[in-house]
Amino acid sequence: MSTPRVRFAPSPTGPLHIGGLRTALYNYLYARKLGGTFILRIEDTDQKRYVEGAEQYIREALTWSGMAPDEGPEAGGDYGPYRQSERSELYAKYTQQLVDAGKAYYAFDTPEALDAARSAAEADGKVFRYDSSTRGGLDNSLEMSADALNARLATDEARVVRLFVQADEQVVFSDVVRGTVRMSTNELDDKVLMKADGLPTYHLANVVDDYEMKITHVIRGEEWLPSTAHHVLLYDAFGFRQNMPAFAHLPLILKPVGKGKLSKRDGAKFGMPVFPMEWDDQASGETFSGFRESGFLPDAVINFLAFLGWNPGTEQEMFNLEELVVAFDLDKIGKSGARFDFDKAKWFNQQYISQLSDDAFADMVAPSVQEAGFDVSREKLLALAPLMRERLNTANELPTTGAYLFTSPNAFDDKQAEKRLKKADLDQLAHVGAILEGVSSWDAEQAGTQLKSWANEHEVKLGILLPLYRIALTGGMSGPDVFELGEVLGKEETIQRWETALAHFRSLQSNLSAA
RNA sequence: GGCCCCAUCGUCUAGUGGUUAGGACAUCAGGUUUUCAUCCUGGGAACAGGGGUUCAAUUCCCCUUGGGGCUACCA
Repeated sequence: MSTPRVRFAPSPTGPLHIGGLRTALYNYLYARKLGGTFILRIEDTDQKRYVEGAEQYIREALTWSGMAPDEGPEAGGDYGPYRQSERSELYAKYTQQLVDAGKAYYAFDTPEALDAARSAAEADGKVFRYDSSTRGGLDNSLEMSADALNARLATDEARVVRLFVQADEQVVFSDVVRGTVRMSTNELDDKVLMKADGLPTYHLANVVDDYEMKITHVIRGEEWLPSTAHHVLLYDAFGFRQNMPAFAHLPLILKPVGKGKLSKRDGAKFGMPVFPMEWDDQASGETFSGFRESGFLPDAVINFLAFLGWNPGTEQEMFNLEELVVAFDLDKIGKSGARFDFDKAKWFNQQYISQLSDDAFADMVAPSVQEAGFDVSREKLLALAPLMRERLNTANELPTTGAYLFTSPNAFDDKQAEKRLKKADLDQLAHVGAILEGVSSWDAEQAGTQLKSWANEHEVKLGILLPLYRIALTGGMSGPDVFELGEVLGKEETIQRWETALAHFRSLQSNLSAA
């Protein structure tokens, strides 16, 4: 068997969403695993829905995730062009072939006429379908003389080409993840193959291109399962059945809570990104957040996505792209829809951030720190890496929950402070500044041992001193080890923060005793 | 409505005709020799319901229920 050729075939109607990225991923993994070819094909046959910049976005998203295609509009290849809008003659040729063979026909019904037919059927409690039961009464070439047809085709009257679906037949195909799927042709309509604008519909273009590009495996979302029957019929009509690719329909990604599949507005609704990268929607003026801008590492997003609908069958969960390639297997893909769990995505990200080198950590964190308005040196970011790398879910948290790393706290957690101040002797704690001042070589080790031994000598409870010291440095109760933090902050800054806090503590304590 | 697909902890899932039904996220409780978002240990938590088949069903079959998708001159 030859090596697989798989394609990711998005439509440039907007940003690639996370479900699409997962489809791309599974295609990519399958190709890589078997030494095959990963192809990007742009399905831009709908002029009305075409969105400027979407194709660019798709390519950038693939690059960001580490899945650059082997063939595609930009990568080139022997089976191009890779944009369907540039392959029109091909579709026209194949359509003609079908018409000549009597497997497709012209239809002149106007959209209004079809709408009317739909309303009429609805009023009757039925659903209109353009098929063997209705096509006889509609305006198509089926029972038209050659002369009459040619006369109409010679005008500029709008027409489409429809697939002629034979009644009372069974379409049977096998799907790698679902097994055998059967459908009666009585359920299938005479799908439009060629639209009035001269461009093909998805169904035609998809089948023609998969054949022409020698695609061996179609790995796509489950929303395509029902129309696969039409595609099989098309392969038959063309006589391509022996070359028909294998199908693998992926389970859909569902909303975190509630009903339905994940949609682009769920991002704002649930406070999480649904797109790999940020996207400004020109039409609506909305901005959709992206994983990249939210401080996620591509490896983490990929790892998370890989596990939404697939798992290796072992207990290992951490897989980078290369490891996924080795472990991936089409028949370990699940059948049921998977809810998008943002907590798990954050956990993966935290795991990956904790593995970053100091340099990579600084790189990752720099943009959000700068955006937050902090002017921080590279040296400081590098110094922060060992302290913070295991404590972040996303890079963006650093300047927000860790603002104290860059600037003195502008408020203190008074509640936590008061708990300690009830039993604190501030006159005694006033010596802390001098102790810190006396630390000759300023590092976590020295500052820590000297402060602790001073406390022990003077019977100052560490359970009181340390929390207050922490509050002085960070404003609250969380953060890295206080002495490590002090080291990064520097001696001067640390002492200054302590003195500022001490003054605040004094007023807190006097209020406390007054009350 | 019709058709297709699906159904194990709250979530992602492993798994088998006979198992203490396993792991991860989340959650809760402890611990890391008195600071900490990390880390460690532990707890609670699931086979949708009803019929079959079988010595035995979470596992195989059917039905019900529930969920998802499709039903456009969109993909």
